Amino acid sequence: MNAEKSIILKGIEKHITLSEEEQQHFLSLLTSVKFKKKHPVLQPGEIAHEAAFVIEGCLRSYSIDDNGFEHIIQFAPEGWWMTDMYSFISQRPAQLYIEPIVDTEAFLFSRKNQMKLFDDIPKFERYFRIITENSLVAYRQRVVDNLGLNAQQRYEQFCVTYPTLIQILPQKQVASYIGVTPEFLSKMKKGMMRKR
Amino acid sequence: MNAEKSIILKGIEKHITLSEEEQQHFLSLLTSVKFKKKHPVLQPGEIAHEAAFVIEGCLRSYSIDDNGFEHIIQFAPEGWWMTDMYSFISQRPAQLYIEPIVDTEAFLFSRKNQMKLFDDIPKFERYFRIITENSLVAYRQRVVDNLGLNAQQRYEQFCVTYPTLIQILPQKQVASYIGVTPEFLSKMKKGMMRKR
DNA sequence: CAGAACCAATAATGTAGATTAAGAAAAAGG
DNA sequence: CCTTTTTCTTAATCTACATTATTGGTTCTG
Repeated sequence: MNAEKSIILKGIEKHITLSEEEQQHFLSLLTSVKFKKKHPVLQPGEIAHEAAFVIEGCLRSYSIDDNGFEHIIQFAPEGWWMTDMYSFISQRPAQLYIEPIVDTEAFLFSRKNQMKLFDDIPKFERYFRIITENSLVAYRQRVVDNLGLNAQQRYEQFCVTYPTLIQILPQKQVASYIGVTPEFLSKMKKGMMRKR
Repeated sequence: MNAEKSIILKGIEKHITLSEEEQQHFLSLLTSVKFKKKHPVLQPGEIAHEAAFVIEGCLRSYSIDDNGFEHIIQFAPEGWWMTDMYSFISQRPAQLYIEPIVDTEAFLFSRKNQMKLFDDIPKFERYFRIITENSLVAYRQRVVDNLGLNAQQRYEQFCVTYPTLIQILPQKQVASYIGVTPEFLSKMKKGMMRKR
């Protein structure tokens, strides 16, 4: 079995145990894709027929507000799932953009296949329940942070939560995620330097 | 069967079909409780052994920031589940306060019983997967709104999303949910009046 | 039903973070 | 390798919303 496929199975087997056939059945439902940096994966209005599991590279989802500003909602580096969850579960038009921030390799898994898989191998219902629970907790934490922390604290929080992403991302994308302008993030970092 | 129990079963049967025995088995895992207005249901540091399903009344969850300000994370009126999801799934110390905003009647459902139920009647895994998916989408929308809308727009959004809550809640709690001070919400509303 | 606690409105003043602008540095891409 | 594009920094100015303070109205609760 090739390395890409073992990455996704390893994640699943943290939560449920699968037989060899079950593994193969699941893998047969995935399609392998490569996305070119900045070439749109999904746009508002389209339907998210699939969720993507990132093997290599990194995706981001974002919204654009009335004034044309981007707000990054989620990053998905290797080993993470990414989709417009609203569109994926309702099969109605998406609200988010999804885009690779570098050339990215992923598996696509369609909602249709997911539904079929739940009927064929009910154990998978547990796996997706668990990762959905975890994802919900992450979003909740984001709400708590957005309401209760100032920009400086949100930046520090981001650094401890995503230490690897900080290395990779252009600063303006960190700014977009924590909800400040790139100019202000730059200013904050200068201020932090002075203090040590 | 009494009315309270049928409320919760009705919600479940929107997503899965249960036999009479399965219904009874599930109901046997619930305990009925009454909470007095403003008497704490859960506090940070405690463990959320249970999730609550509201039969009558309304719960709210909130955090308190470094400066002592409350930020409301969720309301749970009749027919909604409420817990500190982080604590409930990890069985580690909670981060949120949970409190009734009026005298409230609820069913408690323990994580332990939930785990057992998933093994006994796997169909329930699906029900909880689905409501977790929906809840995740609601939190995500909140993140999108917090990042992309100004205070006025967040207030209008709240009014269309929770038309019934607006009637019931003291204004300062709406302010706490949308992330502004009560003073500023009052000012915004005056501004809105003048325009029509 | 009276005192206490809570809640809404208004207004003056303060500030975290946005906006605008411009130049320097870095990265992408052909 | 050179050109173009993107990203980062700095600084002056601006504004959405916070803070503080006061008053009057509600609604708990003993």
